[in-house]
Amino acid sequence: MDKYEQVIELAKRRGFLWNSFELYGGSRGFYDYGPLGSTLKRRIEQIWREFYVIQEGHMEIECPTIGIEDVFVASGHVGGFSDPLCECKKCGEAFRADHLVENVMDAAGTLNAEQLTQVIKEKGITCPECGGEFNDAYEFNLMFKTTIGPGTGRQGYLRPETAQGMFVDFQRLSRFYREKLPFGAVQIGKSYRNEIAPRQGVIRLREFTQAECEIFTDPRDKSHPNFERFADKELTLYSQEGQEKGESVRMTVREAVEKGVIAHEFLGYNLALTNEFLTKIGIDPARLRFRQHLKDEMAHYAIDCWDAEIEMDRFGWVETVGIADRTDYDLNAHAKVSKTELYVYVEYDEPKMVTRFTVKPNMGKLGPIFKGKAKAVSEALKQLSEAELNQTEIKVTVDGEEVTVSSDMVEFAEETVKVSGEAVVPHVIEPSYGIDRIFYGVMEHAFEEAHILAMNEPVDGNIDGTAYYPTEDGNYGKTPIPADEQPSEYETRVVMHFSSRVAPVQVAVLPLLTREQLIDPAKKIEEKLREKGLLVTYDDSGTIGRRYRRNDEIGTPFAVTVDYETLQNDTVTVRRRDLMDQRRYPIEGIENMLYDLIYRDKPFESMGEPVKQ
RNA sequence: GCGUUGAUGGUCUAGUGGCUAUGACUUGGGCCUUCCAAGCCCAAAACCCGGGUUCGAAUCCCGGUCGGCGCACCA
Repeated sequence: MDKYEQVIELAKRRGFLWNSFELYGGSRGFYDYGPLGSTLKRRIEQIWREFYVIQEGHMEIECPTIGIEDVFVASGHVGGFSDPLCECKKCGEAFRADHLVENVMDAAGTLNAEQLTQVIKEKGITCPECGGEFNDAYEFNLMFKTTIGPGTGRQGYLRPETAQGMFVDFQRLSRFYREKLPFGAVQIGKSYRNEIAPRQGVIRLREFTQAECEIFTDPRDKSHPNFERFADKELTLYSQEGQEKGESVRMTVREAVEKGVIAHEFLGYNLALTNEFLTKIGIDPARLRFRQHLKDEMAHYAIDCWDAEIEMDRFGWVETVGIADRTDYDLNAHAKVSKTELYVYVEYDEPKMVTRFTVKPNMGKLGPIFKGKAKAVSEALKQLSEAELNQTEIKVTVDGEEVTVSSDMVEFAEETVKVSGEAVVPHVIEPSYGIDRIFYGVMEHAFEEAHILAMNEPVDGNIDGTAYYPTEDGNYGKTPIPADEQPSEYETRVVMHFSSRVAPVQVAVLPLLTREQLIDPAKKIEEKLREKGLLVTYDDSGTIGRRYRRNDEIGTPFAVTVDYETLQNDTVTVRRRDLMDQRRYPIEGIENMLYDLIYRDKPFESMGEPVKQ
């Protein structure tokens, strides 16, 4: 059993992840988040909001998950998100149909599947692998299609990314932020891609959760106002150059920007922010790196693009966040299709005097003569140079027809005007998170199968040669222990080392024994903790040891146990998951104490009295 | 989509053309028990779905679904 299997098995058994539609046999590419999974995911998303919405100030919006066709025509998904595929009848290999006919004709990319099939048949193109014949070509678009309204309705698509919503709302957002760059907006929600063959559990889904942030920046100034915050932060960078050598380097953000490894401050800042977020929710920094897209894999419009990759046991380095400078590509694309200019008017520090040549067609005269064509004629006139206009009879071409305009119908002059600013199409910096993959990364990095000494011995080591000790920040650390000191007899303890900020259960309240005298105070403590807003469970089934292990397995960081001493002096023990050590605290104020442990990074050792084992 | 391989309680698993389908763990109830999956009693719980062959199919055959792996795909 590899780690993936172990984690997925636990996830299924304990209510983190379930296959969707299991009752009916299931369907590939869909997963349910169970009670604990759902909570864990929400908590990850909530921390993401704290980062991007609260700290960075990029407000959250919510757009429909269904989009109308125009949106995806503009974004390129209707045309570009599908490929004509063609399969060999003999060996089953699938090929891009347009690539197959490329050598025998021009503009293969413009043909549809039907035309491609015909060309393949006519030219007798066979499988390059085995020489077999091809099936008919078919379009495979990765977007889910749907119909809006009754009857044939209007063509719609389930969104393949949340980003387009922010682009489509650009004008509204720009006004909301009082037209001052940079500004940003985020969206957390479901996106849909009809993957050909989804696999690898939650790594590739047909319905998945994205958290995307679009920051609209001034293309002329990509310095970051808050750059110093992360300038000296070291990141693991796997740059284009590094990938050639096959090695990543540790480098500060400042150094990387100065050396041109990272294109500019704005991207550098966002890489560091992503690093901060991922490590905060429990991704192991040693299994996290930033990989730069190679020149040929980068979208043609992007200036620079980095993926945050998380190392996973079975899948290797998995892309979980993409951080790209998408330039003005998306806004221009939507401007073109919607026929609406999308820009921000940026005022100069001081107005400039600009001399320019202006043409003013006299519509009062053009109208009666050219009627319906008048508009087109006037547009054509505006394109002419001074020399061309300086004729008694001006010739322009409209709809392929040459027309003559007399000089009294148009005025032109060079004039000097005051210009106080200019229209700027912002460049978009986009950090785009795949929440489901991150969720699995958190699960796997939290997972540990520790081997502990049998029977009542506290953990001192596990079989793969590590021992546990408390670190200064109140977590646990590992240190290698020599092979001859490792225990020979052990039992297995499965622990999810979730950060207490994301753990779906934060405190377990346990009466030592199933006795009424212990149950009553335990229930009262449970209620107190709930009022404080902590995620708490009460459990009195089975022996205390069994309950500790059950909670270890779902990653509950703290367990409060009511024992007989509680009845004498109103104190309880609090057990720390990672080290299985306990300290005794008064019941009075325990809710605040636990809150501080969970949310304020108070060290466990700083409170109460240790309990002798 | 192609090829390949698998599918038995919640989990892991034994098993065979034939009688009431193993076992462990888990779970629920109880007894006992003063802190790390202890013990005892009781209980609940499964042959992926649809066809076919057969007196009889969980087992053999075909198709489907789902999972693993390889190929292709992953703007």
